[in-house]
Amino acid sequence: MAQIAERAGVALSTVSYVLSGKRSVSKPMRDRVLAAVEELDYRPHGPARALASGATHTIALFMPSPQWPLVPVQQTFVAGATQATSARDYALLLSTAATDPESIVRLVARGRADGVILMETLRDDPRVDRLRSAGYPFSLIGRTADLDGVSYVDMDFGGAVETGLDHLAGLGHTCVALFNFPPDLIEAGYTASLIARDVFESRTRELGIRGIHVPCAHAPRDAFAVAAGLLHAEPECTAAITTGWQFTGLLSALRAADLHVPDDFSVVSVIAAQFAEMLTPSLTGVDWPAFEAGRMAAEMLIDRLTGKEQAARQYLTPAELVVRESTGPAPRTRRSTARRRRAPAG
Amino acid sequence: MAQIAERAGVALSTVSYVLSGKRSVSKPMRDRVLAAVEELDYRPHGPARALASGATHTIALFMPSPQWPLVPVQQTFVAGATQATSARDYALLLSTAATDPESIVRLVARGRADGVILMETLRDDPRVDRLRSAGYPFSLIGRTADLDGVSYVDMDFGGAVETGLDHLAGLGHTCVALFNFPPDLIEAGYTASLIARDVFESRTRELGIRGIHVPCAHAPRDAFAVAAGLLHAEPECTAAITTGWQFTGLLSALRAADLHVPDDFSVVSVIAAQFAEMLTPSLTGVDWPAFEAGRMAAEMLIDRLTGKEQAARQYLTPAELVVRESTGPAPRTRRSTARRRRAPAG
DNA sequence: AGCGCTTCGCGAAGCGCTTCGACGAACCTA
DNA sequence: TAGGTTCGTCGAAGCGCTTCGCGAAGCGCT
Repeated sequence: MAQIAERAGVALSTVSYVLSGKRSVSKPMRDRVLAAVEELDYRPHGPARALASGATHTIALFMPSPQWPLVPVQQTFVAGATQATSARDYALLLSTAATDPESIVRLVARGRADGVILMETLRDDPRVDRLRSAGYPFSLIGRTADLDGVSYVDMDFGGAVETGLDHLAGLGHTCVALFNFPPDLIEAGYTASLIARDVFESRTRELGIRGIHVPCAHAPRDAFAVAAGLLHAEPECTAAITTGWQFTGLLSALRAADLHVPDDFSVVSVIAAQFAEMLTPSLTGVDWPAFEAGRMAAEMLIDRLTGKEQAARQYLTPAELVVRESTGPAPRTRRSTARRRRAPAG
Repeated sequence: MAQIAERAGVALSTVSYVLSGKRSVSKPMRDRVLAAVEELDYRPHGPARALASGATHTIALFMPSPQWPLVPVQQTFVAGATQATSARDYALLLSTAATDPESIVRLVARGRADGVILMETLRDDPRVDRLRSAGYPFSLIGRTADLDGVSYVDMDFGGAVETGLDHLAGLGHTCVALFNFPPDLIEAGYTASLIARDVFESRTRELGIRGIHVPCAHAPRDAFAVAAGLLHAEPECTAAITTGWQFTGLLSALRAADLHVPDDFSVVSVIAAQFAEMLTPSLTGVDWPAFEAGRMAAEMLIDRLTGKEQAARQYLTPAELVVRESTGPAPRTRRSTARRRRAPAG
């Protein structure tokens, strides 16, 4: 920068003002500076800029450490956030999730990021409280109980469960299971899981059907065990809703029990449309546009940082059920004995 | 930091040396400093440190902009890299891919990162040349032609295609298609796609079977069109290998043509085991442990940066074929007319 | 001509840290 | 006891940028 000033014959500060545009500079001077910048292939030094100005032009995203390395929704948030961040000429700092609020605050306090995106939000989330009390900007993928002044984007899990139940009840199912998020998340107070559970319980009551609440890990092996147990213990259960990827284990368990989807058992899932369409049979369900959600969370935060938007922005993805091949009329009674449709594989 | 020095009654520089450990400090002094650090809840300022020392303790990862927002492999690299980076107390900066080498170099030149991880590597990759000439540390997920001094981790796509072909030939298939990466990637010189193509051509020749090379996008809709075209044009083709997620479209097309897997058509894929097992029928294929790959790429780079490892480390994931339900003996002749197994859905 | 006003350029003081060289004190060796 | 080491500590000079405040010049107005 000093070189540029020298070459252009201006003061160091003038170069800075040309580059930042924070004060007006006369055209001839500006042109000389810009020419020098070009010739010397100058690149501003990020840390120096951050040190002097106090803003890093960077946001941080905390990713829950993957129990099952392939929960695609969360990874898709990241992809969406990355795209939005790059598009706005910001940088995205990615960390594995710290449940500890301090380590999140520390990241901003250390001047590594201007704001934070949180995911896997709890109903009463200490991280949110801490960020709020520290006055650090943040946005959420998910929700807390107290949403005052909080920017967030979330799936309407309540609506999803509701439309799913209505659809199944309409098909005549009278006993439906909810494969909710894993037990540890529910216990921790993960908002989506609590909403799903509450709505599930109230809606089944309203519809006058039986609801079985089944907390269940996403990993196929775990989900298989849970599902197999359920199918054995609850012969009248003829349908299930899954809040996420628990359907993999469920489908395996159904296959193992030689139950056919949708003739013997119906499945509704909250899952990205791309995956729902990929399976055989394709899954009836509510689309969770995670890429968009990640994008929006990043944009909300950056808008706030740049002062473009003062107020909190809140967005709930509407729950629209797409009926595909995995749901059908309730069977008279679920077959519990094996009835072969085809020679068993392998 | 000045406050700490004052409180502990030592010089500013002494505080720095206590914190960095780069010079020895007597125990009483050190204790006083550490106590002050604790009391004042001091947190070093990243950018200031980076400015003074020249190292940011950060690595950057360039993620190809997702054509189809849900190519899970690439997202899984990111997850793996994130975990390894956090575990080593480094930060991960995520950007959407710049094909332009300059913008990559700029990121390091601007002092935002100490090193770079590249993915979607081309056989002659200008980004690699540029990074090498600039002397910036990097590691690759993928390979270039010239691997001298380059740290990388990659899947053995050649071996995968080979074992896949051998398996299919052993089952009696005499005409096999390769659903390779999309045409634009092949044209750009994406290494994996070139290796897959070359090995496919030479191995089919050696086995004395017919090979049909089909470049194909991952997006289900595109892949469907390509697959449907192939099935129509090539009635003797009874099996296919896909290098990635093209199988989604392929399976749809097979279903649409009422061809049964594996009775009428066999499918082999390179895909994470978790997904392969999830489908009906489960997919025979070679596992691509992308999480591990991302982890390793990050570790290689960080080891290099910290001086732990001077030499380049290179790792090729071995191609081991797992036979599942999607491959079977070649049919006498592929049925081209619809033969119903079940009432058509919808 | 003189007034206040805005516009534009300059110098200098940091931002919070690292690191070099210097200096005193304590420790050896002869 | 003098000379040479080593150890522990300090002060100060940056790292590359932003930004404040000052002053010089130019403007329209009375």
